[in-house]
Amino acid sequence: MKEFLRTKGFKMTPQRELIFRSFFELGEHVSVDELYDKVREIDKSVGYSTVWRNLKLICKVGLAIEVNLGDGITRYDRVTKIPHGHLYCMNCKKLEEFSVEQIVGLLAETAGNYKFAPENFKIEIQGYCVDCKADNKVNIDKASVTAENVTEMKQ
Amino acid sequence: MKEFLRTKGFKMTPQRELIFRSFFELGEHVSVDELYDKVREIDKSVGYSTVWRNLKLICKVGLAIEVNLGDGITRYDRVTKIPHGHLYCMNCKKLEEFSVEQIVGLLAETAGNYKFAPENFKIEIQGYCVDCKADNKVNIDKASVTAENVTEMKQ
DNA sequence: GTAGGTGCAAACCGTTTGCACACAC
DNA sequence: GTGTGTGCAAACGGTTTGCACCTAC
Repeated sequence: MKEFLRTKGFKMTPQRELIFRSFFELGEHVSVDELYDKVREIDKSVGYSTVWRNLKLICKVGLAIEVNLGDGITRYDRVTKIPHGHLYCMNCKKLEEFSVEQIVGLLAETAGNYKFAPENFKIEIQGYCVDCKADNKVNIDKASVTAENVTEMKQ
Repeated sequence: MKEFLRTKGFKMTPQRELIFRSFFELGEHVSVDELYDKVREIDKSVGYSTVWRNLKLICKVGLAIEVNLGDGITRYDRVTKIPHGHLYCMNCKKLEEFSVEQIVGLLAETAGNYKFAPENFKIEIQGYCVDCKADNKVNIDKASVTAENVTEMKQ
């Protein structure tokens, strides 16, 4: 690990090691605050910006990517061989994963058609999970909007 | 349009009409600032928060959805019959669209398997476009990371 | 010794809100 | 008249940065 960072031109420090280790111990979709809390459990002296900067570094060296669910909190996903999509419940904020092998294949093909060099794929389904839907907790006051409505409205 | 809003319990005002109209005149991926500027071209008296609140309203009534490319700026896409994905160049920030009919079919199926009620699908490919790739403008200092590296690093 | 790393506090910036006034209905 | 909408300015919260000190190499 130390070697790995060295080859990228970064030094290893106790804080950095602790932060990296904590990050990989936490599951998926880690937020800065979660990581900060976990790090502070072990070493209260580590600063918030250090955690932040190292989380960015983890992304920079390609070990994680940012995940943005639109709720204002940036999460970080470990990069693994297996890409996955997210099911995001807009009510309870729960996050489930699903595999996207087939889809990624299609997307890679699409990117190729555009001569685009893909670095990563984001596949998210926003909606409501079984529980929230069943509990009728959801306040869906959406319009039944169609393309016709929109066109009509543009007049 | 006025009718449409009335049925949702909202009033029509000159500002609101101007904002809605401007939004639909602008293309895709409209940011608050872009919309604000466009609105102010016509009426300097409209406030920023009014634009903001109405943009939220447009989403609330189902005429647009938020698009988050991870660059800190929230954009808004008109809802149309045809869903589309985004090719986002991490270098020049250019955004291209591609059709995703086939993929959405797969995603809807997936959601069904999870008994999940999808509201919208986000499909994004981040990477580098032809131009940026060709110009070699891109400063890619990413690691060649594999799942093995990650595992190894967790020790 | 030197360049990069850390911790703190303050700045930043997109987003949200409280409030007083205005206006659609 | 009433309740929603507006405009302003200030608050908020996640993110970033300047700076002085520290430490890996």
